[in-house]
Amino acid sequence: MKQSGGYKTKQKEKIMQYLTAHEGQHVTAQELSRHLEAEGTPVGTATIYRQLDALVTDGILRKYTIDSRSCACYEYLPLSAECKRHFHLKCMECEQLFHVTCEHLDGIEAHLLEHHGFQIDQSKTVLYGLCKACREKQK
Amino acid sequence: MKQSGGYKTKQKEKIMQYLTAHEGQHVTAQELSRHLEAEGTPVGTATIYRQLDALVTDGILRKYTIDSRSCACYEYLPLSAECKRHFHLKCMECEQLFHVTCEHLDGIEAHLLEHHGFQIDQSKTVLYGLCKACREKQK
DNA sequence: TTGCGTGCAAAGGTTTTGCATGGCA
DNA sequence: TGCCATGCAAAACCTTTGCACGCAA
Repeated sequence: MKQSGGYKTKQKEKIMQYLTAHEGQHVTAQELSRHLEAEGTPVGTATIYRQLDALVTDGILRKYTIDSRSCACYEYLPLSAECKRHFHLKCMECEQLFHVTCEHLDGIEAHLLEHHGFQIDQSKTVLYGLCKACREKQK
Repeated sequence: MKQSGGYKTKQKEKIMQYLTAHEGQHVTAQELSRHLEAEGTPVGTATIYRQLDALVTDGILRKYTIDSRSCACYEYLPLSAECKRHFHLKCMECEQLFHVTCEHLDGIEAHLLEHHGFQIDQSKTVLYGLCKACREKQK
C-alpha cells in the first residue's frame, strides 16, 4: 500500500480525520465540506475533490456511485479491510445504503470467476432491492 | 408489469424504437439525442429525459451509472419474465453486457433475504467487473 | 527558495424545471 | 375541448480547471 505522499497540510489532516472517524460509512464531498465548515475550518471544494481523488489513487479510499443524479460517495478503507471486502446494498424504497460483509457473498466472486470467467469489481457493484424495514412496511 | 401510459406520440415511438433495437446494450441520453437528430427527427433533451424517466418508472427500462462524472446509461428490458431470473454482468473494459442464469447466483438472493433481510431485485442489479476475454487481454 | 497545496471563480457537462405551445384522445 | 407532451431556455447540480497566492520542506 502506497502512503499518501506530498506535503502535510492542515486541510489534508482534517479530511483524513473525518474519513477515518467515519470508517465503514459512506461520505460525500458535500458532507465533508459542510462538516469542515461547521467545525470552523472550511476547506475549498476544489481542495476536497483533489484530496479525495489523490486518496482514491493511493488506494486509501474507495469511490463509487449510486446514481448519476446523486453525488459520488467515498469510503475509508482501513488496511485490514483489504481482505474484508464487502458488497453494497441499496434500498430502492428508503434510499438507504447498506454494506454487507459475508463469506457467502465472497463466494459469489469466486464462483463467477471460476465458472463464468467474470471478475467482479465490488467497489463498482451495487445490489438493488428492498431492505428489511421497507419490506415489512409494505406488508 | 404496468404498460407505458400516456399519449402515443411520435417522439415516444422513436425513442422506444431505438431502445428496443439496442436491447442488451447501454444507451445514454446523449446517444439517443444524437441518433434522433441524425435521423432527421430531433427530440428535445428534456423530452428524452422525461421519457426515459417514465420508462424506468414503468419498469421498461433499467437505469444505471458507472461513474458520477459520466452520464447515466439506460437499457431496454425485454418483457419476458425469464429475464427477471438473470443477473447482469457488465464488463467495464469492453462495455459488453452478459446475462447469467445460475443456481449458485440464485442462491444469493435466498441467502441475502434469509440472513440479511434484504430482497434483491435482479432486474435492477448489475454486477460490474471484467469479462474473461478482457482479463486475458490485460495479462 | 522551490514547488506543491490551496482558494476563488469560472468553466464543464449532465440532468431537471418553468412555462408557453402543440398535439393526442 | 381537455390535458398531457413537447421544446426552449434557464436553472440546478456535481465536479473539474486555471491561476495567483500561501505555505511546507
